Amino acid sequence: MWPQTPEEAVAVQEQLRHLVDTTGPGPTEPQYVAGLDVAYDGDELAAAVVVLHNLQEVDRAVVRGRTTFPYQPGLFAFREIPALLDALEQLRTTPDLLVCDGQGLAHPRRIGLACHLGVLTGLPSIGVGKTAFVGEWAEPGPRRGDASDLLLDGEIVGKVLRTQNKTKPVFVSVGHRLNLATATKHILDLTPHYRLPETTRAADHTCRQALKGTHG
DNA sequence: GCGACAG
DNA sequence: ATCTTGTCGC
Repeated sequence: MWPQTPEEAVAVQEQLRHLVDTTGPGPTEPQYVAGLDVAYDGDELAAAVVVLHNLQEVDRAVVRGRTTFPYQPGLFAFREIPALLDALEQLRTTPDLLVCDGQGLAHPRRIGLACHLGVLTGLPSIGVGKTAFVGEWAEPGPRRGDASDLLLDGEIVGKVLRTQNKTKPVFVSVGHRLNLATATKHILDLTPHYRLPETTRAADHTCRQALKGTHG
């Protein structure tokens, strides 16, 4: 069953938050890293999962659908997860790591999209947000690799990471089955040229194109 | 009470 | 998320 109201959704989060695993180091050298993203046109949507191996695409899945849940800060996952799970099921490859568009532990109840998707799939996951959602932080240094802690109620819930020299930092937080240090390392490995991970760029491009495919 | 608020 | 091309700068 899937929650139909904000109250039910929050109740689901309160249950799932206890299942999030942030202890182990996680995969040291993930071979198949998946990027996930969803594009919208009104209530039409296209969800894409693209799997990269050595930064090269080796598998992909795209599904079209309609929105079921409105966007609400804190409940973002309920809007995107159904379509993303559909797409994940269609992959012929099982990813070692999921890189999500949005936050993981950097969430009011410590269960952002990345945590939620990680728990539902059982796969290690990382959240990479383009903008902040919660927490306080100091401006990280100007160079690629510079980072500062993202604090929420005195807890480190993420890292504000500069992935390229002199560009806006991204907000990295653990999703599931790995720690923040490992997550940060992986995101740096996935950003050799641009501000956003190659996985995110590939998924974004893919779902955006799929949305136009059966439209304008 | 008021504002802020992933995508 | 989305509205939106060319353009300034390294």
